[in-house]
Amino acid sequence: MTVEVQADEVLETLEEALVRSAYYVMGVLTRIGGEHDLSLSQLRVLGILRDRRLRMTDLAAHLGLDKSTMSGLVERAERRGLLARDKNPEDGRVVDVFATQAGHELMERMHVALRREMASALGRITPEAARELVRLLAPILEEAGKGIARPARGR
Amino acid sequence: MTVEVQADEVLETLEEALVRSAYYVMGVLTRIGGEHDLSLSQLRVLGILRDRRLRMTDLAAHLGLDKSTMSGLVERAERRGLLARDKNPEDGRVVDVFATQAGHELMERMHVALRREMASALGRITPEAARELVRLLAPILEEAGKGIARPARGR
DNA sequence: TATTGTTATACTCTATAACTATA
DNA sequence: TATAGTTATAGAGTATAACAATA
Repeated sequence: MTVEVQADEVLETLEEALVRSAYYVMGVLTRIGGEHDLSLSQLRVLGILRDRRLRMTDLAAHLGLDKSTMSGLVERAERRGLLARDKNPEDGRVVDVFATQAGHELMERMHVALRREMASALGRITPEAARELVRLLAPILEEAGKGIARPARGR
Repeated sequence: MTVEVQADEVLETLEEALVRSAYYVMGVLTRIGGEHDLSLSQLRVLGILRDRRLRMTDLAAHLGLDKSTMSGLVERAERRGLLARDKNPEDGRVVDVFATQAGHELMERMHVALRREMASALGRITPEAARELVRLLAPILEEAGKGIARPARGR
């Protein structure tokens, strides 16, 4: 009983630690994205398309957004020359999206900036602790990778 | 030399793990917030005001948002009866913001929902691992708590 | 003069509903 | 009929600039 209460408390603490670190990371991403006029969503789209080409629907599913939202996001990124659209040759309804050379280059710059920005926080961690953290975060990330997010109802 | 390269690689891996877990947590927060018509920003405002009362400027600083953005956020939450504004008696320019009873109750429901939603991910972690995770995340959270976020330039 | 907050404006982000084109 | 995507619409979230009130 006492053990369960303690276990509950430590989970509570962990939950708060994860939420706070998430806000921290999002803050960093928002800032470095903002320096290059990229919103969190645009940043994420570019990140997802770093190593693949996806149709609109799959992209929307990955982001947990409606396909109409996706159209706007891609449209604005395309206008800036970061993404491009191609009609899928096998299914006339499908539109494939992929990052352009400029998109890849911008993403690379974002990545470098992220490393730099997080250095002060991560620099204080020993390689052993980092390895341990990665190991302990694995089950959470596994859960994260499971269901592809779906858009929330209403507003 | 070899050791440094390895250290660099593990930091790279940790960075990716942190970013991915941040996206996961934000996804969960977005979903449970959305179920009660609360955006991430509204959720965060309510969370910050859970145990304190802040003036508009300080609230904006905590969130890393412009004060004009804050006005709109608070205005909408106030219209829903979740927050309230009071003129500060000591400085006529200042407006203090605080959560109403309804705001506190909604926040409590959000908290319960968050526990439930994250249970499947956190449930797979032993109490020992959870304690260790909290300990390892501490230096990052310390960094997070340092500078209060400021709004990004431009758009 | 400087600080605090609001308002006007212009975009981006978002979902819903209605639509077009393809299967 | 069903699926993929776009467009029209409405509203939230965001920053900049201009403003009013207070210090």
